[in-house]
Amino acid sequence: MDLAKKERLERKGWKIGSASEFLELSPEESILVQIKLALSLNLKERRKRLMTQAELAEKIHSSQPRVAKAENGDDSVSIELLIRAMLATGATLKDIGQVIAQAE
Amino acid sequence: MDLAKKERLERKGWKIGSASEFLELSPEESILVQIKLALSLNLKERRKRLMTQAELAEKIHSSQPRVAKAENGDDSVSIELLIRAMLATGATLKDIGQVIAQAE
DNA sequence: CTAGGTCATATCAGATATGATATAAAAATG
DNA sequence: CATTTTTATATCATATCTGATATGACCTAG
Repeated sequence: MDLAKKERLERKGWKIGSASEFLELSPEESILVQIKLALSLNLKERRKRLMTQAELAEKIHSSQPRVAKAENGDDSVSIELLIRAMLATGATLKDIGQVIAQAE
Repeated sequence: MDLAKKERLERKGWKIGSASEFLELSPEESILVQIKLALSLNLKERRKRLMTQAELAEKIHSSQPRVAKAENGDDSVSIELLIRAMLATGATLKDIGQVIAQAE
């Protein structure tokens, strides 16, 4: 099960433990997931204000489905792709650094 | 040719253009390279104060050669691996965010 | 209701990143 | 020096990430 699915369950009331408990991640793995999640959420926010997933996909020479996965915290998406997408929405290094620094 | 090699050449006096000119990168690709480079340099600094490449490699379940590449900006190394390595040296999210924010 | 647009999910073949290993080069140590 | 430790480079099989495509789900407007 991936994070996106977990979130959907939680929204429907299936409250369960933290991501790290649930998925049995090591502390470092858990932090990586947090970073990806923070970037995902921020990307989605930024992108929605500016363009469709298909438009963003074209900008980064990717595909709409891949952007959808990026925005939904699918763990097949690398941090690199997330950052490329953020940059394509006009995010600065400062923006990206801040998102990571504050990924709780 | 990779960045590491380029740097070695430059140290020996083969001054050439900026990374983006030389490698003909798009602006976004160029920024990604800058991020990787900044993480690399910071990682090397941190690691050297604390342990050998082999020791760090063990911590992150990788190999000494891979850590060497991570520290030398080899472009086969993902941002994920760089961050995992940073975390293993005790870097915080704030540390990592700051490095990225200030990758010039 | 339905047509169009947008987003989510599934699958896949190809590309890239990976750890392992061997070994060379370099640096530190004595 | 010579030895040992550490770091760099080369090669490789495998795992993971990739974009593409097809299609389903979900809207909203007509």
